[in-house]
Amino acid sequence: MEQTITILMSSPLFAGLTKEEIEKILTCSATEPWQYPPGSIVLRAGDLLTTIPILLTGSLEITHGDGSSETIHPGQLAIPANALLPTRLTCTARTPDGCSLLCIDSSRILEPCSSVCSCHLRMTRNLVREVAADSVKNSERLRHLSKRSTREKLLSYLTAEAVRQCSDHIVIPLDRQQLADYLSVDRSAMSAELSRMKAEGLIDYERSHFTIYHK
Amino acid sequence: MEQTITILMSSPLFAGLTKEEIEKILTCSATEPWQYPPGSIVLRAGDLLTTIPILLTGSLEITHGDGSSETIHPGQLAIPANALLPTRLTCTARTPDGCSLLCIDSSRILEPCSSVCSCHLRMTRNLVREVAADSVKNSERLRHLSKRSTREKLLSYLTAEAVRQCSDHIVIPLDRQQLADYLSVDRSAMSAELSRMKAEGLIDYERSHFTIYHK
DNA sequence: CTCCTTTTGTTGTATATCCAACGTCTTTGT
DNA sequence: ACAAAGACGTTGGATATACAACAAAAGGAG
Repeated sequence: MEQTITILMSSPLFAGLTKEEIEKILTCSATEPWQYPPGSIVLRAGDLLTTIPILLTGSLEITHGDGSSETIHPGQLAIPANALLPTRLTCTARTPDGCSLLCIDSSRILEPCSSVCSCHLRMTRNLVREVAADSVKNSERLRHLSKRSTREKLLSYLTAEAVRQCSDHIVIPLDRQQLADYLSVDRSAMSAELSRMKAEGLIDYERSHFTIYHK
Repeated sequence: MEQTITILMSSPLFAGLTKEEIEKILTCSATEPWQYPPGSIVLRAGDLLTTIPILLTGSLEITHGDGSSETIHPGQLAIPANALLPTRLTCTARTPDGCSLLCIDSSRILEPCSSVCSCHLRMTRNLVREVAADSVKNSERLRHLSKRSTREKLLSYLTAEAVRQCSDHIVIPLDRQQLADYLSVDRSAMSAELSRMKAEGLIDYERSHFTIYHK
């Protein structure tokens, strides 16, 4: 229990809450952590979630129908947005090396009245904020990826970053490979495109420092 | 007021609420609708939202930094996810022909205690559900778009649809042009790719009916 | 039925992207 | 200072995609 709380304190879901408050929430609406042996399936596509699963120890591998997968680390929610929705899962979660999972009753999250205490509400706010932030990030990347050409994707990203940083001279937080992955293009092709854009006077750059010359 | 409520009843944000309950919410946490003349800027990039803006009449054009834009219709939230986050807007909203906007104090949405009545909570749940559903849809499309080739995008979409419909024979709700737009590829190129996939025995289809032959 | 519109499939060409391989320049560690 | 590793840029060839233009099929209105 003590250990569980220590892990949860570093989770964004419980940001701003004291140990005592977390403990109160746990006794109020969570079950004991569940242990899963190595290689076991934790969540199955088609399942209907009634709890919010939080990874305490070990790791989780989320696999989607198309074969793509991502790894979840301790403190993270297994499925952020699905936790707030009564929809069926479209992905499967497997733990390669075993894990323990804390499940918080999701009916307690947005339900009214009696069980609502102030620390409970703060967790709810954290969760909602998490999901909303995720949504904003996703829709931004979506706008970049929906561009057809590498050049358009780059300009879309760079101008978004310029808006965020309130300047036409920006410093990007990604190296070339990360940027290429983020925009879903080939690194070398992207590098080449950047050169062309620089040659044409559209932009200038040096490592992670970029300047955008609008039109 | 009466008119406002009629419009709101068709909004997903107020689903499941009676006229009386909506009225209660409005008097409790909304200001009078604001009118905007044709051509005026309603929201500006860099603004910090403190209210949830709902479009009552007219139309809103949301323009992003990259030049892309979308149109909002009456009853819809202007900026779903941003309403739940204290982040600065990265888009601008302009009304081409004028509009009226209802602004609900967002501090009332997730704040604790006194002002929380049961109908209030239902609106909050609706909003959160809206944002979460949006997030799920976005991250699904993102998985498709992050595939490099048209073929992979198609397979990613079709298998996701197969999981959703629990069958390898599926009916898709999009025509070819809509599907191409959704996957951000050229329609004719996509059509050609579909033919090749059919010729290679990967899939079969007839109009909107598809069958997937795994591997 | 015919005409018209819309949707879907096909083809050819110019162009863009991927991919692999290599060279240069930083950075890091010893 | 040196070697090793990593990041970045460049090039060329195979392939895929966009784009435009057209053909075929389906659906609707008269």
